Amino acid sequence: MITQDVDIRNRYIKAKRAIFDKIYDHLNDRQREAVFTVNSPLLVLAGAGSGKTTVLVNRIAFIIKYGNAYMNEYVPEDVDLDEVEKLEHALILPKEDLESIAFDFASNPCPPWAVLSITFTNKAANEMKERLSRVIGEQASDIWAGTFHSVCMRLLRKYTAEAGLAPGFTIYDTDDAKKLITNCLKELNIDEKVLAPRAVMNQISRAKDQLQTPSDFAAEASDLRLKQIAKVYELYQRRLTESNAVDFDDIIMRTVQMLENHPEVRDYCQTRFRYICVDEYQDTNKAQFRLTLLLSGKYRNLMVVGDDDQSIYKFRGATIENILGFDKELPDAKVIKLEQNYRSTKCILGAANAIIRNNIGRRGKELWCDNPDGDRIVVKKLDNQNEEARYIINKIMDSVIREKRKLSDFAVLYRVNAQSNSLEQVFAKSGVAYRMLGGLRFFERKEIKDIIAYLCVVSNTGDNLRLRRIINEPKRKIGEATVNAVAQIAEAEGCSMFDVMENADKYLAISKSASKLKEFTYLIRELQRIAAADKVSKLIESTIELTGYRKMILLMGDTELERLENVQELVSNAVEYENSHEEPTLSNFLEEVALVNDIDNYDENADAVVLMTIHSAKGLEFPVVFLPGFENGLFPGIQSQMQPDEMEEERRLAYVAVTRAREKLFITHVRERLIYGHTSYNHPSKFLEEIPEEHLERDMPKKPAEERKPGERPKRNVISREFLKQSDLTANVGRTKGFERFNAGDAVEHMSFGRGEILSVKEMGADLLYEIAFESVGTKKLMATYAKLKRV
DNA sequence: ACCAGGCTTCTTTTT
DNA sequence: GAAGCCTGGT
Repeated sequence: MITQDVDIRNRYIKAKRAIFDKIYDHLNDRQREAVFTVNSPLLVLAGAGSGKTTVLVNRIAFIIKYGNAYMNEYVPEDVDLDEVEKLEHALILPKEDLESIAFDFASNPCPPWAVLSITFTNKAANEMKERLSRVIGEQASDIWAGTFHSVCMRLLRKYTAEAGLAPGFTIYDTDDAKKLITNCLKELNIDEKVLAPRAVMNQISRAKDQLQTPSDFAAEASDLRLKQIAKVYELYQRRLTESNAVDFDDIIMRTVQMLENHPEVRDYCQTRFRYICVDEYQDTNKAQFRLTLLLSGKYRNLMVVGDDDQSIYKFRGATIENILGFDKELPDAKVIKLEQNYRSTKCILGAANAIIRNNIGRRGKELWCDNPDGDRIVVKKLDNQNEEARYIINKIMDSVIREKRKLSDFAVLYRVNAQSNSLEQVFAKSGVAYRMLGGLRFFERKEIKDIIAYLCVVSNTGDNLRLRRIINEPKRKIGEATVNAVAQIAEAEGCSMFDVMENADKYLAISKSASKLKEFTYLIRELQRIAAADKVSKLIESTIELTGYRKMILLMGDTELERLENVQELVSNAVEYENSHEEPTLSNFLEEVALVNDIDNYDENADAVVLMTIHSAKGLEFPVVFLPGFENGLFPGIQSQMQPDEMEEERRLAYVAVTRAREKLFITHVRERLIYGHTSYNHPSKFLEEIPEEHLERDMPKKPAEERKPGERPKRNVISREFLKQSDLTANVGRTKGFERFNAGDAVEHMSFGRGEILSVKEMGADLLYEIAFESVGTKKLMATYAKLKRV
């Protein structure tokens, strides 16, 4: 049988596809097309809120279940009219039945371990795994899902020698890297005022993003400044290697180099990964693009998802070229645009579109939606940042009471962390439960970094930088001069500083401090014995004790006790790590510490308003969003105003900010703002002018005439008056119903802080300020209007 | 070697 | 405004 009836063939294929279309009818046409396109490079341009994670999850599940079942035109030879008609009639069956029929179409389905899914945060990776396991069950755990860095670390740990590293190598974070660069500058006798360490670090980091080695960089260095940076880069890289350490950029760059230089490793990886998906593609850099090309080199099943309009990490080396030029590099790539937004109201989307339209360097995309028009965006001008914060809290409480919203429905997104201070203070006073992300991060606290540094030296005595950090912390009377002498000897002998210290009495230059230096090495050796015999958590406790760190903190006085708590928290972290990992080792723990950050494990379920920068809000959504500080000079920032491409990045950031909101958006700006120690008088953001007036509602104070006599100054306590006036609050907590007045000594209960005792009461305008000692959270000052206290 | 007080510096920062 | 870094004195 050579010629099958063409009609039957076509009907068979059509029926098959109709069945898949129905199974995936919860997706729109474009989304479905992306799910079914599995055998070629694929670029998905996914606008904000267009369901890109849904597409990623469904596509991976589809690949594992059905392989290339949709696109292929295979028709079994024995198909006859009867069978085709059966398929055509099957369409009326429920989805579950269709799915079992669909398994017969499966064509070369992919085992889960051959799928690699790369995201930008650990949080996104976990979310991805969770959603996948809901669709395909426990198979999901075999999928490689992680960040660029975690995936590369897995490869580097496996092919350590090929990557030119020694086992147990450590990761330097940005802070470590900056310190090392400072050391290098000193060593090269370059004045820090001429070349700022920070700038050098950025430049080196950008070079690594572009896969430039120190010699590449030197070859291209045209002026004196670049030539000097090239020298620093070279020395910096040498120091890293000597310490058997990598920085964040090295993790990617070294993986790329390893894959390029070792065909056998490359072949293994290329054969292993049949399907590769990359999320947030607009924020990848050249090295990462190169990496994905290398890994997908054999099957070329590379799918990238991104939105050029949401690229906001250019300053970190992300290049929009990756997304703009993807189909140039891979000419057979299919490009699919997802332009239907499922997240926001028409009004919010209209504003977002209006803003982003002003950018020139875009791929061109216009989001639309079927959602309701929604409320207009509320724009409010306040007098200063404290009033701005109070206004936000008022609006939140108002909405909680009137619309029965949860506190976790609200997000306050700001441009710079410096704005967070005043916001936090007002929130803390108000008693409204809030959570702030991205302030001082746990692993960036000094005491935590110190203990980690001890662990790093225990794990890798070659780690000179960490050794320098802790050699005299707590004080051991080992001064800078001695440390530098040790470093010089180590350099001359070609060994580590630790090695020199162990044989300190052999070197004349440091003989005076020999006993102190050796004592330190005994301490590390002792900790190594503990590390070999016991769990990580036990090692940390021993470290705190034996190094004298605990004693040191206790001697610093009561104000520093928090440090001890933090250090204890690190022990808890380690216990948690031991419980959740099958093979808990010290070096794996250290890797996790270096690669995981606070935002990854913040508790989403807590009912609290969330405060964070717009950058960290990327990928998140909230029913109600507040955008304080929409002012020229702050957003867009003062330094972007002159440079068009910086301005475009700011505009993309504004676009990201606006599109985080599902239902309601509040934009505020103030007359005078105290920031960085200076008061500035900013005009409303130019981005605000770009939003058509039809989408906006100016929130003007509606003042009945009798409220304020001419010439009378407005009362200081603007919040509670405005608050009481504009909301139905009076019925709930307002004075008319006489919310109970408490006195010092009363025992009370607060909705989020629990039980406490009133310490003092102070009149504040129309309101009362209570100072309350809570049993669990300590003493706080709360305004009576917000505190919602109950007598107990 | 250590400490205290004065100086600068300050975008954003998934890793 | 606050943190971190350098400098100079002990």
